[in-house]
Amino acid sequence: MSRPRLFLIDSFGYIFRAYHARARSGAPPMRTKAGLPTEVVYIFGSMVRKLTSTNHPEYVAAVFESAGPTFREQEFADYKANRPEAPPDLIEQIPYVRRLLEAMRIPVLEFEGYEADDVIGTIARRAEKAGVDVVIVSADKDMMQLVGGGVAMLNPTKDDRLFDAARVEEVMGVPPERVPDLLALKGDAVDNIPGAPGIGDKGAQDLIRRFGTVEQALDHAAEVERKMYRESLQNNRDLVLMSKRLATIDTAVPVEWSLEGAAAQPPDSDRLAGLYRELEFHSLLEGLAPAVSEKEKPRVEDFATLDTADAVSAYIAAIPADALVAVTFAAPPEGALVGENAFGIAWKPGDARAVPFELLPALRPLLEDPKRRKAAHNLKALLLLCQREGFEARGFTDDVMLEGFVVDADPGGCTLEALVRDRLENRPASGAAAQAGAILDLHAKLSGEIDARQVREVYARIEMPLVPVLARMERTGVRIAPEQLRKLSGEMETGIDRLSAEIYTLAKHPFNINSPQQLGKVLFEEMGLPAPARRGKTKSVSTAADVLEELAPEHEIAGKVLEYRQLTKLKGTYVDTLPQLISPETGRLHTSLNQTGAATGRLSSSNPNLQNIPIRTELGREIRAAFVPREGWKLIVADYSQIELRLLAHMSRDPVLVEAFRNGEDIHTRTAAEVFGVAPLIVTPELRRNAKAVNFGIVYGLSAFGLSAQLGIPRAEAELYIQGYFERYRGVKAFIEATIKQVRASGVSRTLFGRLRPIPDINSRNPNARGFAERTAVNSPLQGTAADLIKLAMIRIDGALREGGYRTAMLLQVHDELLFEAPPEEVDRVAELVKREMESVHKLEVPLIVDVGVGANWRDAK
DNA sequence: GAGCCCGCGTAC
DNA sequence: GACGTACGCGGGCTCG
Repeated sequence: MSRPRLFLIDSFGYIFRAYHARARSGAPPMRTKAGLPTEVVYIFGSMVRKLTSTNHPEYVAAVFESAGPTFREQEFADYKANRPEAPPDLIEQIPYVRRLLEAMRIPVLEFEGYEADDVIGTIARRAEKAGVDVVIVSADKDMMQLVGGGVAMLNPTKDDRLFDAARVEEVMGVPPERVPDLLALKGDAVDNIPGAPGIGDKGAQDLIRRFGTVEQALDHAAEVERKMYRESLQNNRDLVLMSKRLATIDTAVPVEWSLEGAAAQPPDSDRLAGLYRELEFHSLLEGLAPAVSEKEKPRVEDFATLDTADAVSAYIAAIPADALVAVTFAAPPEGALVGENAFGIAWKPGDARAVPFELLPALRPLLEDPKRRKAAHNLKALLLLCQREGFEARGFTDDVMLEGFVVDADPGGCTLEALVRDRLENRPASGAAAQAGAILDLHAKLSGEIDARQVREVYARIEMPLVPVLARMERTGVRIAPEQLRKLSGEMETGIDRLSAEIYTLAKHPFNINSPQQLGKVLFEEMGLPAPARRGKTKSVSTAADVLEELAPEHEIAGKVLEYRQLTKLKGTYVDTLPQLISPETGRLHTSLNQTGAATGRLSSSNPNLQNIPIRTELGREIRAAFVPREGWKLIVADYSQIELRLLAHMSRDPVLVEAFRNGEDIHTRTAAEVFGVAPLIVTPELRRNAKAVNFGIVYGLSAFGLSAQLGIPRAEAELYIQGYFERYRGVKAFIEATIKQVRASGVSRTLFGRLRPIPDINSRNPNARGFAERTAVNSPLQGTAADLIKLAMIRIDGALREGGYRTAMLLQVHDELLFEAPPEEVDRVAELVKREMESVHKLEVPLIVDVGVGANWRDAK
């Protein structure tokens, strides 16, 4: 028989979190008509209600913090000194939280002079002894020290998995009983536990795992290799010991408490209803039995839940065959717990239904039917969900997220929330059914906007057909060789340790090299090196790479910091991170390819970002070499050569540029020859490099300042280069001027396929803003057309591969490059197919050239 | 603890 | 401020 369970709720933790969640969200605070703030009561109440209704504990209590001084404050005057008074609109709500708990018949535990942590710790231990299993409901990691035996922890706002000792160790890196030791070293900013300066998360974990306790670590400090850690331990003995006392939860405070008082009871419905009415929680009022009058819930039948498979089937059967059906899969509304996910469907205004996730099989006939027109918001996510559930969704003709994106190219403006806010007067759309209704209404509006703004081609020919292609790429993922990266990681660690030691010696003391602030102080104040004029937004002195490069001849520390930066950057961002992101299901890395991530129409990649895998340095290429095909297969890389400059040639019709590309010349050499007035054969690498920077600059919206910074040359010299360029490339100059003029008149830029990007600042009186807008106006059509072209090519290649029954998979897109994985017998045919499709994707004034490479890894394929 | 900004550094 | 487009890291600050 399982033991009865006591749930102990760390109430203030959740009260503060609820307050901040709302305060930070920027949403208007939830208030009654009379102005009483209520969101904390609502969110906390929802959490507790869900907690008790899903877990049905035999015992439950809500622990509150007491007001008076506690032993920690006597021990350490600064303890929690960094917590100012709670804001008034939070304090105002606390009595209502108490009344809510009373109405729910959940006892409140509060003892003068004792903190909630210690009360929870004490009661947990007593209850455990009395034969009760304890679940501490808290988001505070300090509490993890209490886990073990009959005590577990749960944070229902995150997930509904219990923390047992094993999961604590997984999350914290040490077993529960070592959590105070861990905190004593790494410190805790919230509770102002000082910790050991210079020792962070990782260091604390390593030291505790090695020595067991802080006391042991202090006694054996001399054995610690890392100088920073060793000295910190040796110099801060008392501080660390006090930190441990502060971090240790007292499990034996003298409070009076009895288990019987916490026995779970049904709520007092009358009092609850009264309170809900007072706080104007109408939706919660509906959930109370007996049901309230119809008048108080005017639209409830419009957004009902279909809660049986038969009801779902019947509802679908009644939808006219030619109707457009909005479908959504909605996460729970804010403040609710996980596990409430549901589908929403809607086909006529004001009428929508929620379908619990478990009833997906009943929805499947609708989702799979290619003849039933459907719309979604973020279709790719829905396709992936259906794929995971084992079927392919068909018949989705519209995605309001993409509709929103092609209408104003604003990455932040096409979330469902933003679309509803901007186009549906911010009408509530929090539940699944309401979301489906919103999608339907949004589509009606956005479809008109698409025609009015003449972006139908981009939407229908490019963005919509790309969705299933991206879904397949994401699901396929890419293979990496984690053991190669782990080996690399070890070597880099050694290098980092060596470099930090050398840097500390040169600086004469340890400091955090990763902190530009501390580094600036060491270099420019303590060591007296010449400080750069450049300052950032915080007015601190820049320690950026170009500054350090200039400093390198001056002092060897600069070079070492640069090397340290390279190692820590690559290690932290790629070498150590990527292996952790390998999916346990597929053994591969699955990025998200975001279609609305970049205002120009480029894709973006996240979680992880696979569009910025290193290539420029030797070490970076080692990382690229860890991207490999499946066993026995090959990687194929196909990249457009100079696509943006070719587009510049096409759009400007500049005769020199067009001729160079038609003749297949090296474009940077030709530019050098033109600008510096020499024959191409005598262009030096140096001149070619400068010309390359000019060419890049043209595409980015050149300025003398930018070019001088890029090349490290005086502004006047950069000015001469630019002048020289525009004298030889008159067509480019005219194109730039005409483009800016046109954007000034229309307020938008356009790509070759009509993709639009509003550039409102083009007529700004602020010269900075206007300059920025002008550069954007020149760059966007080039970058955006390149994005259009490669997207079209992806759609065609995907179609050709599927039609031809190939096993080859498209894996990644990196702006001008596509990566494929092919079985050996397909490699040659696919390489040819891909090159042909990419080069012929659209006819231009100059040829499009694609370089194709094949290899056993991403580095060698390029 | 979590969110945000910043400085910085990868990519194209 | 300072040539375009992204994403993500660690530091540092912020909230209560």
